[in-house]
Amino acid sequence: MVKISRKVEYALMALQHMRGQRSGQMVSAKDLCAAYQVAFPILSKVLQNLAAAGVLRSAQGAHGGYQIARPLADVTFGELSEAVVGPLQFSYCLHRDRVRCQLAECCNVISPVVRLSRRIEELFYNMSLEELLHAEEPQEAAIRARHNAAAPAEELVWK
Amino acid sequence: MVKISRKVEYALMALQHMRGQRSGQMVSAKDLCAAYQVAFPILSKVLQNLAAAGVLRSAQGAHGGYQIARPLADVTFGELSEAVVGPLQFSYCLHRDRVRCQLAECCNVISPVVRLSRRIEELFYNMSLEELLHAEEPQEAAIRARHNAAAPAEELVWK
DNA sequence: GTAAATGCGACCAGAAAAGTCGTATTTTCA
DNA sequence: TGAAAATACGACTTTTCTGGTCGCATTTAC
Repeated sequence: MVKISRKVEYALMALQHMRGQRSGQMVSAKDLCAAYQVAFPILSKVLQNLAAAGVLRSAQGAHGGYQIARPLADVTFGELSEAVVGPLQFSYCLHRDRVRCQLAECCNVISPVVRLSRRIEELFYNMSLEELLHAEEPQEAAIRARHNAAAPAEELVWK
Repeated sequence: MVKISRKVEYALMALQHMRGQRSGQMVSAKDLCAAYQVAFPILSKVLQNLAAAGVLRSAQGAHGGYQIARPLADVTFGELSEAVVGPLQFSYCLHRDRVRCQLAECCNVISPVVRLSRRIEELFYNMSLEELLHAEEPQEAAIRARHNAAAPAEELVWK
């Protein structure tokens, strides 16, 4: 199953939030946690990863925090994903360091797997965060409304 | 990290193999296991999944086995993936049954996540298996040769 | 009726992801 | 200069998921 890591969702959430700030405004991890109900240490780590990748700029100390470092139109989803969950690694037999895979002599799928990986890579590295986070369209607003109103808090199930 | 499931690789391997058979020829799971060094029960399950999805046709009993049921040009990678590892489910907050996600009231990323999911879905459901498995191009042949000759069996590391 | 094949469900183990904890460092400001 | 507020970072634990195993039932050819 191909699943978007929860960390990636957190990263998108944080960036979506900061996109709405007036420029120059720092946002602290603590504020984000309070706003979005995410545990501090995990969000913190995600933000640090984004800062290390140059997507965010960070400032330590009182009144510190994070802000967007470059235009989101110049940052691809691939970069974000790489920053937050490590290098894309689609297949067991495409490791960077080329450890030989189990199937070595009999493998007949390396080419298709490479082809597939390229396609996904292309998609990820051609999709800018701006494109992904831009103002939502009407039918998306409806989806979000439905999502946000889904159930009373007592029934909250996270599975 | 986005990773292609090993089961999907096995499925591609099996289909690549059957593609080379003369039409009407049945291939047994046992034969495939012998040819590609995959454990019988797991490959067996993958083949059953493909049969259930109508990608393969199966025949029980002696001289039974599997064969390709429809032209691979008509089968998408999305279908294969769905058959073998279950429905695409990119995000925690997009469950089919709409269990409310943790972030309900404060979620600000459902739209971007939906957008992203759509993009991946599109890619998967627009890529036919024929396209993926067709005869390899020269530079791919080189990659495969390198792959297959990578290391002596003693050093085999699978990690 | 036996051997060779698929069909199917329950179970186990190991790896990866998610989350937690603790501490160091930096910076502002009173 | 000290306290408070923030990031930085690494080690650890827990949970979830995937891959893999086992066992047995069913079907079919000969």
